[in-house]
Amino acid sequence: MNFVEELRWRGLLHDMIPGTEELLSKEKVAAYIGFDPTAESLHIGSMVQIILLMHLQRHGHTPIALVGGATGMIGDPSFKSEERKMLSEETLQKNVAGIEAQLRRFIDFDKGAQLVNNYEWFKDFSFLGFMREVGKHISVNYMMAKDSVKKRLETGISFTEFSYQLIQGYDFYWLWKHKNAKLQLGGSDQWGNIVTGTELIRRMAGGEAFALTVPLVTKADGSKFGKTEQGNVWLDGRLTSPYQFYQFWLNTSDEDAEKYIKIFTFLSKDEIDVLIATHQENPAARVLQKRLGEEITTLVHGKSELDSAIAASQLLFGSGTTEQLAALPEATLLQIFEGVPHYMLDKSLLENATNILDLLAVHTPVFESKGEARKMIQQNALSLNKAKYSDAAGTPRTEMLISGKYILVQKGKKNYYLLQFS
RNA sequence: GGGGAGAUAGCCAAGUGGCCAACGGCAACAGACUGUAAAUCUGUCCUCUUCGGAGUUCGCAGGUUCGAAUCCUGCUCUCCCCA
Repeated sequence: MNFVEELRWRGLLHDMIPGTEELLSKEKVAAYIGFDPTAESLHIGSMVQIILLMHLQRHGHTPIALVGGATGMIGDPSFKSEERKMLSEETLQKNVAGIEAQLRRFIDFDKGAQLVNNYEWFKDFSFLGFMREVGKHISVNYMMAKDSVKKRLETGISFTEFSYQLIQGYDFYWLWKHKNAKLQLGGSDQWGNIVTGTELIRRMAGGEAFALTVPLVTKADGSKFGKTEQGNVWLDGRLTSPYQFYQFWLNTSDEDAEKYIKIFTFLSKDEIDVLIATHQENPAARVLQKRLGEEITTLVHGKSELDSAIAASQLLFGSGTTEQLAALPEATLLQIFEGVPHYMLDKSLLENATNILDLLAVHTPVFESKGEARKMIQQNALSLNKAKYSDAAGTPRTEMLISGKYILVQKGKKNYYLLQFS
């Protein structure tokens, strides 16, 4: 199975410039994808692009990952409804460094693959030089006709953002010329920018270049992929803990899971067919979600982080009991609850405590007020150390402490807090 | 410039002197059920509370009244029609 066929059955193919498939089947191609340094870490929306590069490498082609040190200074207006806030150069540098480090985890940059930053070729390119060398080849009429900027022509777009497609287009030209990159990959929203690049290559050098885009990952219920109530799901474990990351995938709907397992894992078609059939026989077992979560958490965070994420999940949601919790070594406990809010309290608070409400509402942010705490407890929403606690007038005791230090507080099903007394 | 309509809790929206912390819907949160799902049902949903209550709200500032989201005066803002 070749690269394009692979993408096709996985649902990873949105559009190609005619001739792209032929090119890829007759020679080994260098292809690039750009990553925007809008934050210090990539989030799972970028995972599709990363996986695309990995597939490319697996099929013997040469991936080039471009980090947009220069384009990040401009801001991509594609399908955005408003002008973007500019990032400071300092932030940008930090973001570029963070993203480069992450990309190295997924792509082996020793085997011909390359990591580039377009700031390299833009930093010494003068404004007048750019105007004369690049701008002259593309008409404003052509640029305005793009769907990606149409909306903005009504509401307003700065010259800076409008020129973005030329900058990105020049990237493609530069990589085509210096790195023999004949193909640019990207999300479907990048089609307009990519095609400006192929056009620029044709007009500046009479060369031929190609484009391949992947579809936007969507959710069956229409909400935006990659977001939770807590915000973006990041690849950086410090921003989204491996536990939260694993949970995100585990909570995928049945319908989406069938789609995502093809996109986000490297499992073979046969394996996936079996998994889907098994899942449909017994959806409650959630074999798809579990496998999806295992595969991608391993890819992003590694096997040992996955194991503790699974251990934490089982303890928190599954059969976890007070006894099991109490039996955990302290180090394991802390590891499992790494992603859970931690509060340090003075031990005397617990020794002198007369009222559970007072402890949780006044001394910790678990509850906003005593009234709220009382209502929640009356509704049976509070658990301490995995056991329901329903006595609003109860007194907390030092015997509750796990490892002599901790109390695990649970508000509702999913909100955990770890109180540490010392 | 002239005429008209409106501003109520996170959002939509009812209420036109006391029965109003304010109908109803959405969102949110919790419980039951379940698969850590969906759907459904139940509860909570201005703030605090010793659960008895207490305090602060209906664009803003005054006023009338025993009593105002509701009546009066002024101001601010939004929308519509005509020029």
